[in-house]
Amino acid sequence: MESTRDKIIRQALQLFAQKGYHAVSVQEIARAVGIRAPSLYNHFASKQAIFDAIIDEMTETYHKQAAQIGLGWQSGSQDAAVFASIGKEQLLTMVNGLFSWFLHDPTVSGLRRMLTLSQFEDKELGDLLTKLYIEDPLYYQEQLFAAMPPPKNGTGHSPRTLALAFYAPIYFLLLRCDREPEYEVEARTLIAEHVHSFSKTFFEQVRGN
Amino acid sequence: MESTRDKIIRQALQLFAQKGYHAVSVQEIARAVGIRAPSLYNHFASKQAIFDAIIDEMTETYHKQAAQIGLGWQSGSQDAAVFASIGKEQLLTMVNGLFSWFLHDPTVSGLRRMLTLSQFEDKELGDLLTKLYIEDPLYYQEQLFAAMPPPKNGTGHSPRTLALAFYAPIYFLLLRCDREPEYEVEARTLIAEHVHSFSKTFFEQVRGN
DNA sequence: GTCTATAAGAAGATAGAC
DNA sequence: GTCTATCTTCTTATAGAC
Repeated sequence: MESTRDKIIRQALQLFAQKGYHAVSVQEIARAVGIRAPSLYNHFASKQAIFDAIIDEMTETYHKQAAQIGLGWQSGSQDAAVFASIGKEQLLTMVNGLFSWFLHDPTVSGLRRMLTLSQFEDKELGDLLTKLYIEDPLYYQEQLFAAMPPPKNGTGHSPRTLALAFYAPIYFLLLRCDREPEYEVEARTLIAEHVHSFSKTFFEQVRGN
Repeated sequence: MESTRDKIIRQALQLFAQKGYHAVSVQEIARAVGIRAPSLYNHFASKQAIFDAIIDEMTETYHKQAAQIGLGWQSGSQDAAVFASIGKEQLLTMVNGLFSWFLHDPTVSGLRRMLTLSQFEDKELGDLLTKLYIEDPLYYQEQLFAAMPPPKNGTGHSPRTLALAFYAPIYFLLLRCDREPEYEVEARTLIAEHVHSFSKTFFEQVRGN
């Protein structure tokens, strides 16, 4: 059974992710959990301690999940062989899967929203947001592209530029879905077109078709 | 000379944009302006009224500035002729100019940050963020691409997909610069590569080079 | 581990003198 | 139009009974 502590973490995450730290009172968290405000202090020393625990635990959970999916954020070059021979359909399926995970998983989505709302107030949290959702994925994809044979048509796109061109539109659509859930349908269509277009433009050129 | 009212708007914008509505007290705004908290109420009925006035006035200012720059957000098709004959260097210069405006103009940047911090709490503000910084620019660029001759190599990229592929990486880098000002140097390099790469891949194909 | 009672302070906002 | 003084409510947090 879920411990009270975990229930606090879960409910507070949801509240912080929607309204931001300062707009949420400890009473509100307590009510969502089903206890009185003072009882929270049997589990956490302060409101800030709840926030910090969420950041720490959700970051850890995020990394665990990423590892389980098979995303070695740090070692994209090892996966390059897989990608070099991947088909367009498989690529789209994979992107759609990752998009769902980013958008709908309570941990990944909640953490991203919390960090988004705190990014300008606390530089550390802003840096964490950049690392988890920008730098790590971008670096991973950069390594994938770097490990592929150079394009044969002489356009000479750098791996980082390719990674940016591939990932940015997907992340862009994700951010819109974050605040407009009903947009997901349209986003899925655009992702499919984007992956198709990118694949055709760069992948097939790389392989010399 | 700047009126007290305008000074309140200006200082409150800066505070709200950095810490969010709930983290800023009226006393804090008053101190930044150089008056006592109760004096604020001679200019605005409530703290919320200050926030609302900022949103309204900054949105108006943003639109005025956009019109002045020559961005008819609503009528991109008229500008298509200009873009059809634009050079790569001119395009990059224009993108860099718009990037600077988005990133450094107190109105445009402050409004974007305020909306970012309120996007999940208030759906109207989230929608405004989407409209001003996502939908309008995207639609403008979509019209530009739509008014161009169709690609001759049969890739058949839709105008919306092209607009997404062009704009998303730029916006993506902008968001990172928002929380990491020192990243701007790197961002400028990547923008140049992106525009170069995009231009080469799509523009020159479109014109049959 | 949860409760009630309560402290101690900060918040948004108003009244009225100047 | 700004000030001091004040009100009311809400906030985080603690004390101590059960």
